[in-house]
Amino acid sequence: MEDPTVQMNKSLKVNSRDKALLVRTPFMSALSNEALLKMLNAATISSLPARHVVFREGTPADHFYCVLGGYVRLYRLNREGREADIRVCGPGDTFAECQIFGDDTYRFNAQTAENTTFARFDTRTVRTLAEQEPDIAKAIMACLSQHLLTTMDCVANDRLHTAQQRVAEYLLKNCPVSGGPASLRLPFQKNLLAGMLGLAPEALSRAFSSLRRIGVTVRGRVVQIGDVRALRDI
Amino acid sequence: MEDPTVQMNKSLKVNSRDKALLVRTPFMSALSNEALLKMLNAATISSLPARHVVFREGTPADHFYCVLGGYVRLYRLNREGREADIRVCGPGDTFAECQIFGDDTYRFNAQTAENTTFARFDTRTVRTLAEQEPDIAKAIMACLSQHLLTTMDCVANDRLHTAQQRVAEYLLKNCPVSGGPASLRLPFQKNLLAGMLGLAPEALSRAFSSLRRIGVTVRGRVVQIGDVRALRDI
DNA sequence: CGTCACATTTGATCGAAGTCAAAAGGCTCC
DNA sequence: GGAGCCTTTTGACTTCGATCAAATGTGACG
Repeated sequence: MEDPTVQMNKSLKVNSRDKALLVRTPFMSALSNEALLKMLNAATISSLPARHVVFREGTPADHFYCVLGGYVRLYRLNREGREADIRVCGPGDTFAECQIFGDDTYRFNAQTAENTTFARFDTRTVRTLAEQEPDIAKAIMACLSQHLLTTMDCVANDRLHTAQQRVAEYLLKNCPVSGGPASLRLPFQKNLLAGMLGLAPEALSRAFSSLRRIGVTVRGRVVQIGDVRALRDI
Repeated sequence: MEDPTVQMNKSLKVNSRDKALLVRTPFMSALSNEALLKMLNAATISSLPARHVVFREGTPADHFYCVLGGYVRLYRLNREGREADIRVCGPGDTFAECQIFGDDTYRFNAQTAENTTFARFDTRTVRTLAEQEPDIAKAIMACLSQHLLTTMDCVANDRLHTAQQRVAEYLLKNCPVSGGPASLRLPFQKNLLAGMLGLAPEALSRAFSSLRRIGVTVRGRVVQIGDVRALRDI
């Protein structure tokens, strides 16, 4: 007997809720009807519980993914087994699209950070579709461009900014307002945020506590900001 | 009167030597004849002396580039004006291709590291060509994928490895042999290498001198490696 | 409402790399 | 081949963030 909480729903047809999420992602939303249908046909919806491996570095890269709900960590290991996150993908993000026209093995590990639903596309099929449908090629290029830009941002951030500044920047990017007091709820554990920012969890904690000085208080996942403008001056 | 050593050769037609270089780049070499001609038509060759700005962050992104000779630094500034390199592009590398289907302003600065020749493509024109010619779209996707992968590598490296390990890795990647003694000549100043690896020049120098311990000696641009295998164990 | 497991914070210490200043080395151009 | 300029190295010091260990907090679940 299969345990349904652990088994991937491999054969599940795209249901209406997942489909609605999928067609609204940045990757799919610009497609023409025809292209959209072809892509939906190539998609499979799966769910995995927290901390499950999606794929491993070095294995054949036959699929790429689009997150519908939850979070996936992309990371690499060093020789001693320490992990470093390269990217964290949330709802609407695609990952491993760089394998469509790139390398034929995955270059990093992917693991769910929590219970996660995603669409899976066969690389080979989409490569063919991209050659037939300029719309699909365009969507892939836009997607790749976007990721390249955010990854370059990440390099620049790591090299230019301190832990405190990176946290402030994260808060600003996810802040509903642009001035005065604000409040936001982190969509995941601090553990994951630390990884995204390239920090040890302790360093994230210390960065938050050093931001108290300028009116940032943290209780659980809720962050209160006294004055958003003050954050910008860090 | 114009000073020919400083002036961009804006109107210069693609000459045969530059053309030969250009059609051999990874970006162009997979194109069909027809697609190649269209791209060559959209290209302009320019040269700039060392330390000249190619474009600045925040300005309209109307061109992307392909380096034919020399090196271009892509970098960003922090508030205090400190620079951090995001990528260094050498012969055959394209840069700012993420602007073809991405943002409409440059997200970083580009400056020549030495006297540099490159091809310049109008973004708008190439966007149109990519929609007509599946080959061109394919080349752009391959190029974007490749860059995304190397940029992700860069993030992982910065987060996982020490200065010493990054230098060792650079030497290994550029080493002609895979075991025993080897010798290589750096294609640019150590200054630039330091930036590529996300290090201050002093840190690069110290990393090299700590590698002496395992048989790496440096004289000017020439690096002698006692045993390549020993480098791999760092 | 209490308990337990796990996440987070705090403290102490260490090591890696940045910064500033000065010495040494390499390269270019006479 | 030498002068001078610029690059690189070395030294001293500082800072930031990693690590380890222990305390505290939080949330889920009974």
